[in-house]
Amino acid sequence: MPLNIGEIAKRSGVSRSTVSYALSGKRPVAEETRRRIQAVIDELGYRPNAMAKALKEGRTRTIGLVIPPASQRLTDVQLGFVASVVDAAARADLDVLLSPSGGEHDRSFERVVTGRRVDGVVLMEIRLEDDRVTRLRQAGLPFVGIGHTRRPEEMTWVDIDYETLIARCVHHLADLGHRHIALVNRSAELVAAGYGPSHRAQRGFTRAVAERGLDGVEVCCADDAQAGRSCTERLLAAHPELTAIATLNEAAMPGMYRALAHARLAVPGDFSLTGVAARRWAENLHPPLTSADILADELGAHAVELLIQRIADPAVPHRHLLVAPPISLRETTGPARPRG
Amino acid sequence: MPLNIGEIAKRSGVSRSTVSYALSGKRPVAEETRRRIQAVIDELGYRPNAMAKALKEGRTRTIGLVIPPASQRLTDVQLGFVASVVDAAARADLDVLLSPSGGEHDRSFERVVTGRRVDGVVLMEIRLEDDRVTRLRQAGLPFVGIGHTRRPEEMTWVDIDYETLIARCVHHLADLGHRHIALVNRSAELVAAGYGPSHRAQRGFTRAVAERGLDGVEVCCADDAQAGRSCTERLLAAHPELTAIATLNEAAMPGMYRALAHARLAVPGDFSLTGVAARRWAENLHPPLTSADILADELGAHAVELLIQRIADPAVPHRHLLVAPPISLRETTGPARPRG
DNA sequence: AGGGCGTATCGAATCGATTCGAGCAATCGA
DNA sequence: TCGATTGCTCGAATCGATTCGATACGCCCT
Repeated sequence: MPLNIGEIAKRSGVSRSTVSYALSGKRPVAEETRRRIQAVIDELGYRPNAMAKALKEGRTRTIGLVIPPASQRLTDVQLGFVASVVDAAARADLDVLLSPSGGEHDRSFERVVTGRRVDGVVLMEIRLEDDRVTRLRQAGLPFVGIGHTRRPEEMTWVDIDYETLIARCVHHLADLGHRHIALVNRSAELVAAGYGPSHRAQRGFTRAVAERGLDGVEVCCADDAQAGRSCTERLLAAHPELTAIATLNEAAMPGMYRALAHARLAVPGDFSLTGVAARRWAENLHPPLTSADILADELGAHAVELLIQRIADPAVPHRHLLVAPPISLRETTGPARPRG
Repeated sequence: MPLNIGEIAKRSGVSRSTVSYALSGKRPVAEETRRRIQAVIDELGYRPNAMAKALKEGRTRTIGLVIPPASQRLTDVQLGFVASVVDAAARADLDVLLSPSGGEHDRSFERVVTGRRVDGVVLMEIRLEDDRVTRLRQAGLPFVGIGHTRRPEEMTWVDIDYETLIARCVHHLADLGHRHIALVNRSAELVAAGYGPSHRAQRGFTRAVAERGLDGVEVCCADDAQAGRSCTERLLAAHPELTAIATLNEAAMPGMYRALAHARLAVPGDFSLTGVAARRWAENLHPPLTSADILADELGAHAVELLIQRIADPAVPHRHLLVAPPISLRETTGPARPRG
């Protein structure tokens, strides 16, 4: 005896449609009938099959969340996005289907996009040229990016204004008297692949350095502590005049701390460090990092909101949200002092 | 013109069933026919509707992953579990539906469990008495726990042997000559709610302390750096003879570092610190934490493997996996030296 | 020539819901 | 009293796939 709507109908002595209407309330059902049906449902613990419902209604009440491949560890900012998207979706009674997708021919991504398993998609870690955006547009699936491509107007997105943020970091350091500043970017692969935040950080850095007439060097660094350490050590050796670093590479930061400690450079006494990071994370470093705090919660919730709008009406014009939070002063930046 | 199997059939001049067989290969289809169908499919970019398929086949090729509510930040160990479950599922061509679920009447959890949206569930953060386990059993949905209840034999699970691990930490400290050791547990709420790892850590601590004739104190501490700091400060003040801490509270650890630094206690010179943590995380602390490294990757992959088996055959006997990795010596434990 | 067999294909039923049009009483207004 | 309206319920079609049984055809063997 399968536990479906027909079984409930039979046991309540009504037709299937009446059960459906009793449950959805889309047509009036006599109070007496409704009670009888409800009693049977409660007794058997019946719940409608979500697949059948989705098939008939043409929507799944599920959104896809495309994250970087799980194999590579997510940064705290990325985790913040995931958490806030999941949270916002739950508040809207939407389920979240996770798709870790990196390469081109990604089975998980294809399943999500082409199988009509989701009503819409939130896309993370977008490249300047991103095939996934093209695929989603082809498939006619509503989507919102956390990040955007080279042609921002062609899609709906929310993003962080890394250009402004890194520029702010440089100005902050310049205000403290630093003249020789390095930008530690993310991995060379990402930069080569046209990762937006890296490119925008470059622009912001170059611009601010020029505006203040500073000496700026830029290096790429893989996204882990090990790389952060060796990268910083090379940087210190090659540029003895350097007194400060700005970075958007969260993952490398612990390694940078260690390289500085190992070189007997006190932070912020001898050397200043600042960057773009998640607040919780910046606060928990030791000493706490002066940084432009990324409001992942806000951004993720906004992405879901925009997605819900697009799902409701795919014809709505594209909207964008670019945020640039101010720098929170903590304990890693101080007045410039030439290195001995 | 809807893009469904009927449309493909019409355009290739065959019946719907033939298209289905051409796609699945479950019955022979003439090579010529197959090519004609494939050509139409390629031209239109047709992909079968996953909902319809799931409805007919009675399985969704999706597993549910029940995580702690997204609002509370996940620890690195928990994140490791999530990442490895997602990763293992992707390798098995399964999708993952995320359900952040905390309280009793949780809509997201109920949807996942009763809607037949998933073939099985991986359950994280299990309490000694856990209603969700009861619900899943009632619903007859295959599930695997990362963690287990008071009656371990009643379900399939993988877990970390916190009892042995904390005992190992104590023995390690005792070997180094420490006589006065504290256990920093997780939050008082969790302990009160019957959170398994906390209870087992207690047991391991009590046992090891007794075996080595040590002086041991145990405190609870909320899962964040702020609490870790104040908790450690209170501990140091109340127990001047203390020379080492063992903990399973990852989140509090940065605060503990800071409290020790603030008290001018060098680690490991003046004070030793050890615990249970994710490897990546322990390595990135400064100095790197001597810890029993939790192999989240392995455990998550195992959970998925066990779940796949249970889905294939729900009658298979319950299996369990309890792991206790060895302590990795890093730079936070050293010989005991009485505090000045 | 005809019975038997294997291959390729078709039509219809099915999964579990929703929804539209219709039917049947009972009530209302004229 | 007759027709219209209202309230409730039913049956059938539908969403988009899979799958079972039946059928049509060609071929070989006797």
